[in-house]
Amino acid sequence: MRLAKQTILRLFQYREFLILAKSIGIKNVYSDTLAEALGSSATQVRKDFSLFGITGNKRAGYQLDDLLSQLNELLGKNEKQKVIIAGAGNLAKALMQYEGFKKEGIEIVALFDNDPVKCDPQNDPPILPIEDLYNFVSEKQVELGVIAVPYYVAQQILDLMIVAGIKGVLNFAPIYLKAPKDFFINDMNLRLELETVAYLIKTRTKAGVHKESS
Amino acid sequence: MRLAKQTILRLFQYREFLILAKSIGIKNVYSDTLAEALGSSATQVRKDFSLFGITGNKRAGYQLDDLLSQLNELLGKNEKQKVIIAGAGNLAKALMQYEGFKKEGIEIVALFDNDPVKCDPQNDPPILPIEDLYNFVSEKQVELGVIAVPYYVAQQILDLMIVAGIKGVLNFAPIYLKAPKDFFINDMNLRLELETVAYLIKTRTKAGVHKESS
DNA sequence: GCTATTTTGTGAATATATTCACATTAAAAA
DNA sequence: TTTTTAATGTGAATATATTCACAAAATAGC
Repeated sequence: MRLAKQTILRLFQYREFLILAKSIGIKNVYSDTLAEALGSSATQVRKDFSLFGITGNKRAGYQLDDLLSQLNELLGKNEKQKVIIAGAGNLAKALMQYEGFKKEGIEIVALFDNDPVKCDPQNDPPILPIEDLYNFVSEKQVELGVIAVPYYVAQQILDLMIVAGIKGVLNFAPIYLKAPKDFFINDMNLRLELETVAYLIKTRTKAGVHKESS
Repeated sequence: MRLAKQTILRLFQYREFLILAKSIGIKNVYSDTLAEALGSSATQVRKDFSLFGITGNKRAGYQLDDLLSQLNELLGKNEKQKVIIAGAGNLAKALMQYEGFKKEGIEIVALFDNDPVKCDPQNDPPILPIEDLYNFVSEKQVELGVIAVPYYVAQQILDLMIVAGIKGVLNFAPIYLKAPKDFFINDMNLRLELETVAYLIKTRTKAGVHKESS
């Protein structure tokens, strides 16, 4: 279930940085370079690599192309991952425009919405009625979904996705969704994330830091 | 800096659930109820409460109103937290519509954008040019921001926010932002989060789980 | 009012993640 | 060549988070 999500997230961040670095002609990097770029620590970087068997060169650091291909092999760069989005509202639009969402291995193949006005099968990607979700997903073998519908329909949309063959989702509905144990849900509760920042600001500014376990 | 973000996030989730539960007439809950509702464990719930000095009643669980007011006191329900959003694109629109974003302690007081076409001071909340950010924030004493601008302007917007008096942000720009240590940044890299799900699906389905440290 | 039951609260144990410390190695300098 | 230097790679130590196990308390039943 949980399974080192943070570590994997960092590996993706390393790769992202390397792609950028490569594009401006950098040929080799150090654990220190990566740490600096991502606000992490050099040890953390090396430990992450060590954990996945990624190696560099002592004294000379990491040869960029080599490191990048090691990461690519690990993270599976080649195959494009198809994804559907349930809910064709502003969030879906935002995701479609999000920096680099389309390139880099992710392809939004369809949106689904139960509002006929929003549907448009001619659009690219097509915006289809929810009724089509099952057939579309099972035919096209899509395994990845995004839930961007109101919370009160989120569970039923998820259930539909599961039977259609989706294996994991990024969920923006602010609600706890039930799913089989081998189904992966990554919850993004944007309001809670913002409230958390608000809380931390408040408590920190009053010299605070919350009560520690005594 | 980091500071138990997850724990605080859970506390907010508890509160959210309690508000909902109260609205349908529930009078008391057990750690088990909360765990079930959020996909957590009863021990985790009680440990969280214990850490913050929140207490219930043995055998009878938690009296809902009482628990809610304890959480409110801790999380600071009363004061509305003002927030500004930099970038008036789809993401900002999505946030404005996000379930319950407006009620529950968060008030979006202004959006800022450098595209004159998007600006509209008459809108509620007003959409203002970036140039007005400093004055607006410092006058209105806003401490919380959201960064929803393209990554290549994110750092300069953040710098502007910092001098204007913002104390923490929710950052959607997929880039590592530099800020003073006492400034709180909560990074939401939506693409990486989605890629992480994609990765976990791929590795899990091939009976996988990534290589363990040997 | 006594007993059985259920639930809290928490120290101890475990699991997970991060950092430290340093041996090892490759390159650069002498 | 030999020495110095700057980097990796990783076991051990630490820190953090979660789960276990169970004593203590309150309620319900008898």
